[in-house]
This record gives sequence, C-alpha cells and structure tokens, in this order.
Amino acid sequence: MALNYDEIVRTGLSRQVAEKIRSAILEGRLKVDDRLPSEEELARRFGVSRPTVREALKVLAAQNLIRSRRGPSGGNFVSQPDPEGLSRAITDAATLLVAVGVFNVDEMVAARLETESVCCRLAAANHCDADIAAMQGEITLQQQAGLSDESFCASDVRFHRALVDATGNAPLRLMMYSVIESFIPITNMLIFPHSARLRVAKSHQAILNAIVVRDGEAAAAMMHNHLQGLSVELTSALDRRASAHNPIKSP
Amino acid sequence: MALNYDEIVRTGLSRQVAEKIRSAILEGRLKVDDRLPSEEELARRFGVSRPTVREALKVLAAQNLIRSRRGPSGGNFVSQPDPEGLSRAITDAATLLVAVGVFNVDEMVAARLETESVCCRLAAANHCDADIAAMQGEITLQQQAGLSDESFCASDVRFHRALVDATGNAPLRLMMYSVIESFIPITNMLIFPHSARLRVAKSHQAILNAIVVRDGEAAAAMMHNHLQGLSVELTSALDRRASAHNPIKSP
DNA sequence: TGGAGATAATTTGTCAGACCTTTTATTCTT
DNA sequence: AAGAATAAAAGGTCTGACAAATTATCTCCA
Repeated sequence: MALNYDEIVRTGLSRQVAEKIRSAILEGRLKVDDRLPSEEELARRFGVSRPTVREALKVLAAQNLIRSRRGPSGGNFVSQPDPEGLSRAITDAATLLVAVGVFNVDEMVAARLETESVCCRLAAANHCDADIAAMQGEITLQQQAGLSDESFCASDVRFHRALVDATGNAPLRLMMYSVIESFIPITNMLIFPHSARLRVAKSHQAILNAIVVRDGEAAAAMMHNHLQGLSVELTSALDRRASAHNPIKSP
Repeated sequence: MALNYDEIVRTGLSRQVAEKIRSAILEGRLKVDDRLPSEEELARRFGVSRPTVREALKVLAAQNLIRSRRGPSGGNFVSQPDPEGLSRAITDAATLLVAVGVFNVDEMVAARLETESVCCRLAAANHCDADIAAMQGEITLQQQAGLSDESFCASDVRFHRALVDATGNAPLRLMMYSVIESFIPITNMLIFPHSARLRVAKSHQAILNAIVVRDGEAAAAMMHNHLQGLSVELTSALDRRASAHNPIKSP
C-alpha cells in the first residue's frame, strides 16, 4: 500500500484549534455575535482537553476576534471587528518598534510629514464644525502658561488626532493613529524642553486657519514647515544628547 | 480604622499576569532575547497556577512579544519586535474589517489614492535600481496573455508593494502594507473580470516611467488617474452587482 | 584523546478532574 | 405581581501528573 506521508502535524494542538476557529470566523461560518460551543464541548469535539481549548481561545481573544462572558447564556462569542481596538493594538506594537529603535528619526519625520500633509488636504475639503472646534480647543490649551510637559504633549497628540478625524476617512484614520500616537511622543519628549511651545501653537493655529477656509494646499505647506522645523530641532537635540551623555541609558 | 477601599481587583488573574509581564517588557526591565523564568517559577512567584501563567504567556505570544522553545536552555523569551510580523497582523485584521464592511468603498479609494500618491513622490526621490526592476517585472508579467485572475491580482499587489518599498521608508511601509493587502483585493476582484487588464498595466508603466526619471509629481498625478479610473469602474460594478443579485451573499 | 551514541535532566505541551465565581433563569414567598 | 432566595450553566482557576522535545552530560569504543 501507498503510505500517506503528509498530514504529520508539527504545530501544537492549541495552535491548531485556534487556527480552526479563526478560519471559521474569517470564512464567515461563524458570524458576528455567534456563540461558540462551550469550552467543554469544544474540547470534546476537537478531542483535546479543556486547558488546551482555553489557550486557543485566549489567543483569539487577544486578537479581538472573540470575547467571553460567564454564566448561563454566557460563553465565547464572535466579536464585531472594530477599528478602535485594532488601532490600539497597532499603536502599542508600533510604540514598541519605535522604542526599540528599528525606525530612524529621519524616516519617521518624513512619514509624518507626508501623511499629515495628505490629512491637511482632506481635512480642508471634508471638515465639519465639530472638528474645527476640537482642534481650536487644543490650540488654546497649548497656549496656557502653567501646562506640564506631559499635558502639552498629550494635547499635541490630540490636535493631530483631531486633524485626522477631520478628514472624515475611517481607513485613513486607522492608518494614521498608529503614526501619531507612537511617533509623536518620542519626538516631542526631546524637543519641548528646549524650544518654545508658543511656536508650536502658532503653527497649529496657522494650519487650522488654512483648513477652516478650505485651503488644503496652504495647510499642507504649513504642516510641512511645522514638521520640518521640528525635525531640525529634534536632530540637534539628539546630537547634543548623544555627545553629552553616555550612549547607554542612565538609571 | 480607615478601610482600604481600593485594591479590589476585578480583572482575571491570567490577564493581570500578562499585563505584568507585558509592562516589564515595555519598560525595558526585560530586554530582547531575555529568558523569562520557567512557567513553574512564574506560577510560584505570582502565586497562581501554571495553567493561568500559560494562558497569560499565550496572549503575549499571540502579540509577538514572546516566543517559546522546549527543552533545557528552552523557555519563554522576549522576542525582537519586527515590522514584518506587525504588518502581517495588521493586514489580517484590516482584511477582516474590510470584509465585514465597516469601511465604505469611497473612503477606501480616497485613502489609497492619497497615500499612494505620497509614495509616488517619495519613490521618485529615493528609489534604487532594484526597486525599478521589481516594478518593471510585475508590469511585464501583467501584460502576459494567459494569466489567471488570481495571478494578475497578486501581481498587482506586488507592484504596489514594490512602489512602497521604493520609498525606502520603513514606517511608511508599515502603514501602507495594510492598506495595500487588505484594500486592493476587494477592489480588484470585482473589477478585473469587467475591464481590460492592459489598461492597468499601461497605467502602471506610466507611473513607473515617471518615477524612473524622478518626476514625483507626474507619477502622483498618474496614480491619481489610475485609481480614479478604477474607482469609477468599481462603483458601477458594485451597482450592477447590487441590482442584479440579492443583497445576501449566495452560497 | 576524541568522537559518536546513549542517557538523564529540564522545560514546554497536554491531560484529567475537581472546585470556585459569576451570571442568569427559575421558583418560591409575601 | 413584585421581590427575594435558589439552582444551574458557563467561564475561571487549581492540583498533580504525564508526554514530548531538546539539550547537556556521560559513557564507551576507537
């Protein structure tokens, strides 16, 4: 007889179980808010133990594909894919990438510069009143005197997020949030102790004004200036830091 | 005596354990390729059982924060954050979002249009010979006669990926891959049965030619035309489909 | 002395069954 | 009929054990 040489499975059981459930969800055999069988029954059907099933379910839960509730009428449910959750996950991962230094500063500045210019153009075309109000609110906050470094930086992030929101484009928002939340902090933390915040607020105001009158090109150009100016200060600050301190982070 | 009202913890044990380890990694107390204590020891130190620890570790492994190996000198190790892995994860999640319809077509086209125009400009400025060769190779492939729909679509994806690669910007690449891989298929699958592929290949060639001579604006303009043309065909194809078939997907 | 193979030890992977906690449905009481 | 007690269902956790993989070590022979 001919032997069956394939089918030897090297991946772990919990991985296989997770993959089976995952593909059932992705292929639509399990729809949103469907309830999967109870863990005990899954264990029986797959022929594995309940801890193994649970490890698989935990993986899927970590990827926001399912959620679980206790009690009768509880169980594991296919959860609605939501951009917010994905956005958070991307931000966390991207922040780690930035922190570990896989991206260099020039790249990051260039990416921000180009993509945010795009946002300026779209925001000029599509913004509504609430978007403008949100951005203006952040600018006035940034002009206040006794603001802590953290608060200022947070407000800066919110301004740029509001700008992205003003584009009214959900996919673009998904793409941008990761950049904004993970790239901005590392640039700002270095810069703001060394430079006047008012200049930043002024740039923001200029950008906003251009958006209000729906002049996308002008807004993009000012965003260009804004970020390029930051870039210069950033690199000089990094140079100072590199030459003054030892390269290894001090406690 | 004053009661201590806080400190009642509502989140599950495995979640807490995962969070503790996670933050240890994020804050640098555990560095890349460090080995965590064995599961048994983690269980002892955290005062929980080993299955609980394992569920926590599985979650972290699902997020590519750790990897595990068996045997002595095995264990759970902090893994190097890599853009590729994150890119894959984003693509998977974004594909699901698109499939479930949380983004509408106009948004997706607009996002692609704007961001890929940016890529055109940067690619024109920064490309190297290998990038050009990769793109040219895909175009010649797309001009071949007996290409299956799947192969053509895959080549289209590769062309746009090569375009992003040509920007030489890693963070931008991270952002774009998700758009390209998750947004392109849904548009192409509908369109290419209905329109000539040669026109697509021609557009690609025009874009490439502009990039080769480092004319970023021209390349961006042609990308604009290319995608806008696709958009028109796409909406009409979707309209036909919506009116002809029943709205619910057929088996 | 050196190399190849057997062996032991270590660590993750899996299992079985039990008990705890939360949540809901039901039933009982007033 | 309203509200409180109760039972049941499901996820969450624990214990202890064994299986499988992988490496370090030891042994034996050349």
